[in-house]
Amino acid sequence: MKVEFKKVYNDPKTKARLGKIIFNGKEYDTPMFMPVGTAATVKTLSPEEVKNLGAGIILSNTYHLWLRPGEDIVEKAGGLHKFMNYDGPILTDSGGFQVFSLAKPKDITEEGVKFKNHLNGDSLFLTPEKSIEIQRKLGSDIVMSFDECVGYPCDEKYMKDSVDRTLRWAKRGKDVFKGDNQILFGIVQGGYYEHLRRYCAEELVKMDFDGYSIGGTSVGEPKEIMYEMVEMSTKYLPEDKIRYLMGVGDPIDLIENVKRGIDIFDCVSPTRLARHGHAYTKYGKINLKNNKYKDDFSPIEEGCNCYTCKNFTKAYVKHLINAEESFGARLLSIHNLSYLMNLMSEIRKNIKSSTLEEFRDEFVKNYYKKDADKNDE
RNA sequence: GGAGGGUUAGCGAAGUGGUCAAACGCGGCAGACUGUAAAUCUGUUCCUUCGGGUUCCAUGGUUCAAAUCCAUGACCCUCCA
Repeated sequence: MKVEFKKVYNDPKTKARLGKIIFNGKEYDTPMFMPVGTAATVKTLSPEEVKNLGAGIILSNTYHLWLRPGEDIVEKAGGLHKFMNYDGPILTDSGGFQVFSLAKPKDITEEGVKFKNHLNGDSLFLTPEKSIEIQRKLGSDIVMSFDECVGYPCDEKYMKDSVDRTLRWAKRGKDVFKGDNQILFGIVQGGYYEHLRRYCAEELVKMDFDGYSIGGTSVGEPKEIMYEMVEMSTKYLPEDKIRYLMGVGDPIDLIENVKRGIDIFDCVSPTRLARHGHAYTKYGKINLKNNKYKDDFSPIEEGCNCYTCKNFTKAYVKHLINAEESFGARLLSIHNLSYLMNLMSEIRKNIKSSTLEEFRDEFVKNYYKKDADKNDE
């Protein structure tokens, strides 16, 4: 079975949309946040936990699984779904982000990208065709084109060349993509150049992908600029296809970009921040490592229905994090993912009731509220 | 009783005349993290009114200058009786 997308509603006041992703006889609502499980696991959590938190699609990574255990092993296991025992939809990133995070400019050529295996130093070469082939063997449901994710800022000349390369790579990938049980997304790049974003989007649309991602955001640019980059991209994308904003998951960014017409998001933040002792709350992010929580026996978030908040106190979670007990990272991962899942659910409700702007204002007001003011509630 | 070795910041441990308020590690306190080389990385960690002040077991001494050299004492460790 293939992933299908149905757009079901347009917010008359903003560009926000409601939709459904249908997979394996189940429907998942969009806008949606996708937890990241780079190495075929959402770090510290079992697939059951991830599902119970309300997750639909989860992410995995071509580059990481290519290196270890190797796509052939995953294929032999019967594909990622069986290998990791997750029956919801799985999206694989192409390795394009690793071009940004691991490769040096000189390693990028027309043919592909040279990587140094971060595990053992081996020289590796990834091409658009190879990326698609690996993703086929992994058996993910949504496949990403191999692109070049470019940092910010970037000069126009480099960006233009890079967009052209990303487009040629997209075409090469599409040419070898079989699509029997998978769908393929193109990725809009172009940095902070409207004409390049437009050009990239329009060229990809001509190639007719199953969905479109927006890449090259959350690479160090100010938030306002990210929002503009998203606007520069969504404008030129078809209404009836999924729009995926890659790597964005800060709570406020989720709201802002849903308003700009994004359907799905992914981000490592909830799980990485969790491992580093941070928790999302209505009043912003808190750092459980802070000494002030050592004897705070209240839950991370009053009224939160997650397993962590229903059963444990800040002081306990703080102790686990300080003692480097892995259960602490698990408890915070549960809370943070639950928080984002709830946020997406609230966002969907507010799209339905045409109150997304008001919801955003109220959310932002609370999120940036200073400690001192919280007691006045 | 004899012979050696030792005592440095919260802890461990470098330093053996000036460049030492004293490397480094741990612990502590903060910060960062956005398609995960990330249970990682960064800053800070004697006091201070930021001018400076007071430190390297204690006391006394040598020296322009001492954590560093000398004397005495205290405590710890090893070996020999």
